[in-house]
Amino acid sequence: MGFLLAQLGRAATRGYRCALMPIGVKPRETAALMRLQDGPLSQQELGTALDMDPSNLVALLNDLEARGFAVRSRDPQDRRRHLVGMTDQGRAALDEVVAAAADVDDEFFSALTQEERELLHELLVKIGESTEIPPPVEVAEAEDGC
Amino acid sequence: MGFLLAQLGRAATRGYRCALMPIGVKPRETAALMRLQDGPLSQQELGTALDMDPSNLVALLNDLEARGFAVRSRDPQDRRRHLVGMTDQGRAALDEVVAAAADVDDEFFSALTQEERELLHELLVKIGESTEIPPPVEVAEAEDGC
DNA sequence: TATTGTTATACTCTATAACTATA
DNA sequence: TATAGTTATAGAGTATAACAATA
Repeated sequence: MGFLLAQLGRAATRGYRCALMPIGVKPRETAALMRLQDGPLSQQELGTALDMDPSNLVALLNDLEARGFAVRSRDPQDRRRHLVGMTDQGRAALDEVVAAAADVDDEFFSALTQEERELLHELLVKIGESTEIPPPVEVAEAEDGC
Repeated sequence: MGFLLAQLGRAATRGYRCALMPIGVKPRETAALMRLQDGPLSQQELGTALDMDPSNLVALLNDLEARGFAVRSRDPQDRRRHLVGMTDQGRAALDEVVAAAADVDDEFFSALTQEERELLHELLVKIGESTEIPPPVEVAEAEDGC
């Protein structure tokens, strides 16, 4: 079943990329901004929340910061950390972007009723929680590496 | 919601890659073999079934064919077409691979009950059908490009 | 010594256009 | 002319290791 999940996920991402291109924001950047909505995160936290390696997050944040959508500031508590927050400009962009993404979702999940969509959402969140993906502040040790 | 779908899809793929590596088969190759189970397909058909561009399918099939898991043969009806079928060796490999993939699924969806998994599967299939992904023999014209 | 962010690099995936052979 | 497969290539995404600054 994971194959189906992956395939649909790719298709959804393609839809996002298509719809977000005119706005000039990538799907991943959108996901990052959405994560930052609820307050600043360290890059580690953001990385685990987005399920991407911190090293790969650097370029993405450089881009967001260059365009004035996000800001990095050193955490006074632990000067190793960068607290990533979003700017007002970022918030404004996010509004626009979220609207476009909602349209994509609307078409992508058009085969499902509203109830089914909510149900699907619940199921996905449940999986995400079990694989410690969505909850931002929570670090898991993989140990497996693989 | 598509972002969540995409993220979980990536995580699932990573799990597959991890579990399939020792067997020497990639997630996409596994998906391809599964598609070929029910009979030969043209590369176009296989491409749409896997939601990947036919041009990118070439290398994948070269690999499968080199290892004796699949065979390409010209369609006598239309000599432009390659009918892609799987060999007995491919079938044997698939058995092994499917078992490993099932283990991955089992862990990945461990947060869901059996009922919930079936429900999720139904919902995903429904989405897939609406975006003309899963049904192998069915071509859609995008027109959008994008 | 361990952790955060960074850099660099290699590898895979994806997208696109152009080519060939057949129709 | 249009289609199936192929080739080549550029771009995006991903994984890994090593490094500097800080703890």
